[in-house]
Amino acid sequence: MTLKIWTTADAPLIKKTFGVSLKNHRPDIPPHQFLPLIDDNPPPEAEAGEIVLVCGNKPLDVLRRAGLAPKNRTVTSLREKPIKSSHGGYYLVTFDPTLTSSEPDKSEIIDWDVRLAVRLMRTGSLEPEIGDYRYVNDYQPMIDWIEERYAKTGKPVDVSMDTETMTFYPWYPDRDIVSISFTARPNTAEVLYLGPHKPPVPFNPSVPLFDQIKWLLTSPKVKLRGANLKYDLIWIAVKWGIECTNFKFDTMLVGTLLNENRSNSLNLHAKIFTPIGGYDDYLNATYDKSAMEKIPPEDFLTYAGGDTDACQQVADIMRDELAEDPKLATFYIKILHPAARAFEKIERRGVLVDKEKYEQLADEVRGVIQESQDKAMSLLPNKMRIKYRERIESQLKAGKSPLLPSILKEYFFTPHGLSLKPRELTAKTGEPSMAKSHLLQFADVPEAMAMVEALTEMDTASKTLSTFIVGFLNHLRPDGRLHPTYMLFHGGLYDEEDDQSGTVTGRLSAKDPAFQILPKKTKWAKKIRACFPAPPGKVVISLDYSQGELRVVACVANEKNMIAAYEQGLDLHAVTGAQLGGVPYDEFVSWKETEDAKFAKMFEDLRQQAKAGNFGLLYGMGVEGFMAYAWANYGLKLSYAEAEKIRNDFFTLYSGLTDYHEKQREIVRFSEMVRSPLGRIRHLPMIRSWDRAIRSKAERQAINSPIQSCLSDMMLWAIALIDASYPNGEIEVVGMIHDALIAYVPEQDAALWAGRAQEIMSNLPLHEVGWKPQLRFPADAEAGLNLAELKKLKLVA
DNA sequence: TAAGCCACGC
DNA sequence: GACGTACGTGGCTTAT
Repeated sequence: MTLKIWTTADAPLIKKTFGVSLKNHRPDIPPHQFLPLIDDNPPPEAEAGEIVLVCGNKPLDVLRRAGLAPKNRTVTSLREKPIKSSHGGYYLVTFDPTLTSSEPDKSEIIDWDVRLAVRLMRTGSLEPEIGDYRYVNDYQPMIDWIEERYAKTGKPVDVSMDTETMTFYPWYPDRDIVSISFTARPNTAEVLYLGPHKPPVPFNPSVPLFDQIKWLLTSPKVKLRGANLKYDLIWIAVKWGIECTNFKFDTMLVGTLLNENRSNSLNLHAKIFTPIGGYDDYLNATYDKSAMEKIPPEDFLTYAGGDTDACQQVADIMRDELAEDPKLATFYIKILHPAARAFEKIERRGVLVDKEKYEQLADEVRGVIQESQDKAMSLLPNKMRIKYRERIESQLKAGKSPLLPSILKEYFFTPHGLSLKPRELTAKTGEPSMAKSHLLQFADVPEAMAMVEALTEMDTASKTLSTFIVGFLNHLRPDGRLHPTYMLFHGGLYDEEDDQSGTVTGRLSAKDPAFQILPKKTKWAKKIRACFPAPPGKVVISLDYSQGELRVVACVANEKNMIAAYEQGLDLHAVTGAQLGGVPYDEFVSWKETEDAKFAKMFEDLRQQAKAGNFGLLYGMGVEGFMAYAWANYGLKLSYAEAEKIRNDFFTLYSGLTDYHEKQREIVRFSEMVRSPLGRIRHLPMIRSWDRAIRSKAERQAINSPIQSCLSDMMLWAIALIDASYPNGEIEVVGMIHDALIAYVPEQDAALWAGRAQEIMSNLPLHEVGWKPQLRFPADAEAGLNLAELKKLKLVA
């Protein structure tokens, strides 16, 4: 029995592509050999018991010429379909490993195909090897087995847990947990069915199921595992009131740490790591997983049991893989896992909403939309109004804006309207851009300006209404709170077909609703934020790392001037701002205090511009990119020479950054990855792309990622520590926005509690993950009765 | 239904 | 010669 991998790949690429997938087979690495492709040779024979894995079009062509594979079929369509050889074995088709340098996501597919080939070789079938899954009405036998094992080994026993639920949100009283499954022994699962169908095994009233489940979720003899267990533990806490204390390992979190680029999901992990991969394909294809209660128990068992069996096997492999990278393992244990536990509580807590105020605001916004819409319509030439009469009417009938982009495009850019010559085209379609930043470039044309003003008014109001009022209120739960889901991993949230969620950089994302993008600076920001009050007796506090990314970069790059500036308490944005203004630092800063409002405004404007420039230049933006950026974001028209001077001055002033940039480029070119000071890895396989632009992008990512993720992870760590330090909820964290947290604290001692939180943020035990930064990381605090009225808070140390 | 564009956050 | 912040979520329109 041999797996013959037939490929044009060279030795290093073979090792990279097939090394891990072959190694991860349990219990042993399958016998295999690599066959090079030699011109004009006939295809290798697949003898009985052998599989030839045909890697890509080149070997596939040989197979086609030999009449063994159909002519007009792609690799994609031939995958997963064994071709019988006349000698008794099989050919299986997969992608060329060379593809992975331009399409890294192909490597998981190749992994899966290798797994299928080994499965076919060992079992003679492509079907997954489903374990022994049973419906139970009593977990005592499992508990006894765990006790026995614990007594024998003295070590906590790995147990995987999973639930299936009615819809995705537990905040409604009529929605319940449909099943709970546990796997303690490999290839088994014990499923307790609680759904509306007839119980597959009758309930026994004398069995203390609640106590048994509680034991499994709290006993120190158990090390609990799961796949995105935050989700299940929230349901269990909300519905059953059980607080899990022994959760130690999450395959989604660890899977993301090991490879943030792949679409992490239990389905994929099972496919590339275990023999049961594909156990859930039938159910996924047949049923709607948001309505688990509707699935009949006979179809349900393989899925519910397979989940924990797969999780158990996947976790075994991931644990070993994680252990090979002690820095990553430390990062997981100290930071990411505790943070996930903290976010369990944050999501349960939710964010309080003033619904009445929200509804008043909705009316106000609707009024403004109507006004500005009428204004814009009046500016549209009669001819166009007549031409588009039907479309306009149907839009109005549907309650939508009649000023469709296609109509407006015609108005601005054709002789039917203003005949303006577009200055920006869209990336994919090459059409004139309808972005406000583009339209504003025609400010010198009065008609254009009048229309743009009306449209801007209308669009910002519409955006406010659709996204931040109606959109947010769609997620308002019966307790009067929003409960956004925070993504701490990258992958599909609910199943393989899901849209991707979470980030590849390690930043968080929030969804349902996207609480992190609540407007802060727009026209409507204050009024929206006023709808987010503190609960009675509490105030809202916001704490954010003061110039956090700049401080991180100063430390990581060991940039002496930056460090010195911070040590002297200088404002670094002002340092750069002084440069933009062409004045000495002291004079520039004095503008801020001057009574002349003009100078005060110049100070603020320049400092804002400097802030923008700081970030752009910091992360590898070139001269022209900086010009475009300054123009797009700040209306700052720089000549090439001016932009170049600012850039040069910036890097002369902070010469350590140049070295840091170069170092990151070298690291990523050599190792295809970079690591943040806290241990998190960003894999950048695209650095091997043949396309210079793509390689440059990977280089900039190598520069940016460690900084951005470091600060974000510091915030995560701080939240985890705050949660652990104040388990009684004196500081109720309710949200995180990248480098800031939002919390409710008792009104009485707001400054005291904010001070405690600030202290934790500024005194993270960074040395525990092996980082000793040269600077401290102070945090700014604000407090108020709602999110609109946050005022700077002087902290009580 | 998918893709493109746009706008919001840091 | 082209192309040069990074990362997201989500609503709307248009093309298929």
